[in-house]
Amino acid sequence: MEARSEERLVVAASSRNRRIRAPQQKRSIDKKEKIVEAAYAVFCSKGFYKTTTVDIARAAGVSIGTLYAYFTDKDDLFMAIFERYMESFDKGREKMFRSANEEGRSYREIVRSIFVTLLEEHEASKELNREIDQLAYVNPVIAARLERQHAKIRQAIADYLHAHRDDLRVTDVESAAMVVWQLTDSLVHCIVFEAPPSDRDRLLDAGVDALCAYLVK
Amino acid sequence: MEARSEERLVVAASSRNRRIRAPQQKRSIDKKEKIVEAAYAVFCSKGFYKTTTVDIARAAGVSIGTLYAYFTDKDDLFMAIFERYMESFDKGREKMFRSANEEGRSYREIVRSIFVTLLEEHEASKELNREIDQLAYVNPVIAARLERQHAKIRQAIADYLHAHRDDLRVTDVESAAMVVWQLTDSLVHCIVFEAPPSDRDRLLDAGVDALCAYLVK
Amino acid sequence: MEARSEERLVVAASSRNRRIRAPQQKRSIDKKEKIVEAAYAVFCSKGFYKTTTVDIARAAGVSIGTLYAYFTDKDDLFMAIFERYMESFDKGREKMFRSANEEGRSYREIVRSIFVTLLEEHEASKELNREIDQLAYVNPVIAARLERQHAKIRQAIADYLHAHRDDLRVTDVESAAMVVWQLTDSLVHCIVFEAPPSDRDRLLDAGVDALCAYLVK
Amino acid sequence: MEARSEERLVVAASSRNRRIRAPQQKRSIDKKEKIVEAAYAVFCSKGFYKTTTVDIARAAGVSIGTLYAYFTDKDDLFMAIFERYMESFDKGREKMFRSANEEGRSYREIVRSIFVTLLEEHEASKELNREIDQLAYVNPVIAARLERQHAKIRQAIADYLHAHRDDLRVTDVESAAMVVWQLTDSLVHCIVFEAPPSDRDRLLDAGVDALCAYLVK
DNA sequence: AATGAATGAGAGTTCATTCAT
DNA sequence: GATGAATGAACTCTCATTCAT
Repeated sequence: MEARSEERLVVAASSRNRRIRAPQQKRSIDKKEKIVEAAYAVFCSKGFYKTTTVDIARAAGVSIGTLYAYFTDKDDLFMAIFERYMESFDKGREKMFRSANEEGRSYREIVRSIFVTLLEEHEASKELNREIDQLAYVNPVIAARLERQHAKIRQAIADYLHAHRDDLRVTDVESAAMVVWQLTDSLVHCIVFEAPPSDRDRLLDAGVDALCAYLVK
Repeated sequence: MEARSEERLVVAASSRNRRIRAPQQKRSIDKKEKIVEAAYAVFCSKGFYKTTTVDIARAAGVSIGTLYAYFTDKDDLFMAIFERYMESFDKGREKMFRSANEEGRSYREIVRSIFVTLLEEHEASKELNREIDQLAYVNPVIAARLERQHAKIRQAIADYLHAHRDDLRVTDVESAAMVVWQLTDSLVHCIVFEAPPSDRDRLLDAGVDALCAYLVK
Repeated sequence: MEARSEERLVVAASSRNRRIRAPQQKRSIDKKEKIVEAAYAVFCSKGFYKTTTVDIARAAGVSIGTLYAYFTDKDDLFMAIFERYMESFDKGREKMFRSANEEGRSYREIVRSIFVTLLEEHEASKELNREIDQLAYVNPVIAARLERQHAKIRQAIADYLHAHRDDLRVTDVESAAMVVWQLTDSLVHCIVFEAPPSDRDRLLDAGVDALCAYLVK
Repeated sequence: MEARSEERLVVAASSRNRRIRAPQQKRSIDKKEKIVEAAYAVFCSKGFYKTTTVDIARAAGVSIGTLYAYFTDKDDLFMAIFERYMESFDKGREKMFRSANEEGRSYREIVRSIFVTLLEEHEASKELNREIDQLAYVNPVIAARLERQHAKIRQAIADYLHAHRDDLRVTDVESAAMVVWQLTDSLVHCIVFEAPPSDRDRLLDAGVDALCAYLVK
């Protein structure tokens, strides 16, 4: 007697029916972009759950109808932002490791430049991180993508450590890679979010010190 | 990049989470009853799609919250009405055939009493029929239940015709059963819905005439 | 028909300031035609409420803008189809009765040919019927037009019965006409929609038997 | 925290006319305790926003009515948990530093024991951390309390480093304290949440190595 | 004339909170 | 004190219709 979802009178077909606008022309692309940007801002400032789709539409200066023309739903919109964030992160990471492998730089310089790169990266996406962390908890797709990301980073660090193992003190490169990454990431995080700007350079120095002391012979 | 339903951030779990009130005490039963009754009335007068859940709640004198405490969704509510209708119909059918098999009644009397029973039945649920017919079209559960119902009726008629085959003219009892049922049902329908009350008895007589002429030797 | 304005259908386009195109040139006529055809197909396959205007435009291969250039609204479009259906039905009916009055055909042949004609008619517009029935319920214009249609049919049958009253058993021709029409219509309906194709001929025979037994002396 | 009123948390119960029960008798204390425990569990497993107050009441085996007798609202309930978590954390911290100051332990032993203590701490409240982090973002009270907590930890570490500055390499004790804390915390976090259990000890070793290399002369 | 992006009212549904029993 | 049925504001999403291009 109880209607389970399979038997619904109003079949879910309608949701398959809706076409999502695939923006081809410049104006459309701008609009989708505008929505993503607004969503980004609002998600960051209020968090996923406290953000309403109407909030986003309003912030983007479009109607909710338009929002739903470009995105299937709130999740889809968040995933678009997440995906974009991941991609920019991927690029940043690659750039970082490329520059780390350039000749003639001292370990100290390399470590420092990595810190600085990450700082900039973080500065740009501050709040989104927390949101993503949080949602990863509830959403396996996000969790998986995030884990892949982290694995790549750790791998790249491990590779680097392995390649330079003659100069370095560490033996268990995988664990060392984890330590390096965690220290870097968390320190950057705290510099960006918590520390007063005046402490910035001192913290940076301390981080560089710690890593060099740990790694370099 | 496009979030399909599997990957939704807001997992459908919430819908499994909601508990539907199973009314045990008298007051609750009354309330559920009140909602069903109101829903019945509104569905009948406006049709399924034009009826809003708020309409129903208002008609029942409860809040939508209460409505959704007793029914998972609009469909569920309709199905409850449908089920109840089907059951009352089942009972009516059984009564009808029981009385048809009583001794000492002429075929004419029997046919007439069947018409009258159905008329009363229909009178009570008029509009719901159309709605059900319509939704059956889109909802397989309804369609199946309806077909089962019709099959039973046809079977019962066929059995009757077979048992009295010596008195009757028909040979293909199955097809005859269909003809009998269709004629009865549609005529009843038209008496209830279309014909002016003044024509009622004449139409009834004509229907009885037709069936007797067709069936009885 | 639409939630926001029940009076819409009655108010008609004139009260709005949008101009509805009255197609004069061939290309325009074709376009309007194409839309009607597509709408017919989609309404039939999904039902009125589950059909969106965009669905129709897509099926017709035109933009919704164009659709709304030819029709004031969704209702208007449905009414166009309904009107066309009614007209084709009118023609069918006339043809039917013309052929019924041809010389030298047995009653049995006539009755049978009526069944067959109706069967073909129905086969062609299956689903639309249900839709119309349903909407008639909520839309007085449709209801009235439908009733006029039925009245004409009953009248034509009654006339025929009256003209041949010497050969026939029936006295109350009006009621008999109703019985004839209801039986024919409902049986055709059930042959088209419910019965397995294998039963078709048997059902047809049974229907013809029933009518002949009822009518012919 | 709740969409309708961001100021809610600050305004507090006093501004409402509902009386919040201050449990004095044992049975009441048990009941409040039971609710807090259940809330803790449910918040951890579903996150704040996806947890409903009814979920909590159900999990606690009390009615929502009772829940609202002890807590002004959902936020209040979360704050109770948060507060308790902070307190247990405070205690843990104190214990940790007390044991760090015991005589006759090598730095390595001390660092290791700190890691282990934190690990246990975290293990016990895994998910709550994320939730708190997240909510801190939107809720200034939480943010402030958290910051105070962190400040204390950093201060304690800094004090320790200062007291042992003759044995240690670091000069900027404040920054060093931050580095120590961040590395410890994030590594613990990752051991608890992300790393496969098999890597646990290796990661721990690496962390201890890093800190010793950084700190100890 | 034709297009289709944009609109926004309105539908279904959830859940924090209240209050009669 | 305790209960849990009842409330309704607020949320997500749809679709008939318009109008700038």
